[in-house]
Amino acid sequence: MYQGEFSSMPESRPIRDIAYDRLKHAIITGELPAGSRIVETTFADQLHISRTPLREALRKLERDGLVEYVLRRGVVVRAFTLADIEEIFTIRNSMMMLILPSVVERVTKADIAELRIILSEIDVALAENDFDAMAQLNRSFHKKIESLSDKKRILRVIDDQEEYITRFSAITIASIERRAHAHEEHKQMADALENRDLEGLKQLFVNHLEESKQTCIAAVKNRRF
Amino acid sequence: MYQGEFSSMPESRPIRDIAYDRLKHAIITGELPAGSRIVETTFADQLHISRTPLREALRKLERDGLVEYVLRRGVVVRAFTLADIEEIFTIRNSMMMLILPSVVERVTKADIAELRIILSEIDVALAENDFDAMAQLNRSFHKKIESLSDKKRILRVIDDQEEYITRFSAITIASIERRAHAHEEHKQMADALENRDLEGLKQLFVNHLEESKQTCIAAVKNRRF
DNA sequence: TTTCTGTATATTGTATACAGCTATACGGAA
DNA sequence: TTCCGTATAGCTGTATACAATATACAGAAA
Repeated sequence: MYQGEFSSMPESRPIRDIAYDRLKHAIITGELPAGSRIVETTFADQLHISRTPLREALRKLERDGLVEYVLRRGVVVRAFTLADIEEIFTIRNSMMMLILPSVVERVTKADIAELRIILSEIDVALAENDFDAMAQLNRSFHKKIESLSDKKRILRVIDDQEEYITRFSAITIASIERRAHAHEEHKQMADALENRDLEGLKQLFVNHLEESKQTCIAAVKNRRF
Repeated sequence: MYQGEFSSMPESRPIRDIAYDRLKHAIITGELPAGSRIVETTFADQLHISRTPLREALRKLERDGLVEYVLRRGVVVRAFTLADIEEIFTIRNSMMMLILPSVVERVTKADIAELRIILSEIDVALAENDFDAMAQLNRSFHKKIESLSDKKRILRVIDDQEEYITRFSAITIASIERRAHAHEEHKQMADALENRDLEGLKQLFVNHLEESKQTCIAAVKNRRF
């Protein structure tokens, strides 16, 4: 069997999962914009795989809510509205409030050190105006904090929702004031975490997510994506 | 193509979705208990379909978190722990608090009437000790209230989580005190909704879900499922 | 011109074929 | 008997073939 550019390792993941990741990434980054039709044969050829694993990947994306299936017409990338963004941030905020107690309880000195390293890397990215790096580092920062919780199901909910807004992270960062301010907030979060200051951390997250949301909404309204 | 007992209608849903619903139902009801291995050929034969649509159904269940995939070994029905139940109820409670304002705002007299009809049907089921009917009616009652909200994504989160605990609903109801008390709480909910008493409704839900959770946990601890 | 309709084409839905991996059973040696 | 290696059966992963349906388009009729 020809696996194209994939997997020299024999125990690699199934092709369907590779296809799934690729498509998901393409959707999240906006490479496949909302409304794009995903024609099976076209994409299968493009990825040098057969339709079978591609279709299985599509079924997963369907359950993720990233694509929409129409009977006998295949799948198209789903659009989403301002109301969606509102809800996504509402859910995320609510879930963060639920996991923060466990985060504060479980955080270690090593974790704080890791966070500070990420922060210093963001300093560099900021100085170099490297938006992509910044977006990724910001995401790492949040992921790291979230990972300190042991509430797996809640984390999954956060993750599921986050997928939808990741495509805006670059835009959110494009605003000069926003990116400097966000960085400041991140530093305060690290401090609050170090002091195990639950209430302070909660407040920081509420503000942080609210500002993120507003920037997102502004971006979507201006259709800058 | 032979579609077995399915679909006399030509424009019916794809077989994969029918298979998906069947498997999901089997998992939720406990017909397929946690740990069951789902062998593709066996189940495909059983449903009189080929492996292709069955596999697509399995991919959906995989994303739902209802089954677990092991490389080259197929899927098994996932077990879940007390910690899962804790989180599921925590998430559900949190999400309910988020949608209740919109529910109170949007409820109509017709909706209240519908709820009262369901309540009267529960009265009957209670008198007849019909647990299955009670479980289904309780679910309808909650679904009806939830459906009054326009927060689609939040509803989706509730729905996703609920799938996991539906299998316990029959057990939760088996307790005499619990089922009478739950019914009483449902009536109070209808009243609070009619009066658009948001705070009262919130409190009722917090209590209701907490008691449900405790009953669930007790059931799981005793392995009565 | 517009609308209808038939046919060709594109695309999805499903089944089957086949390759490769895994686990198990079996037989022989220590 | 126990351990180990090999054969074998069972199952998954992927590709391909075939069937059914939707869409596009051309040509005829109004």
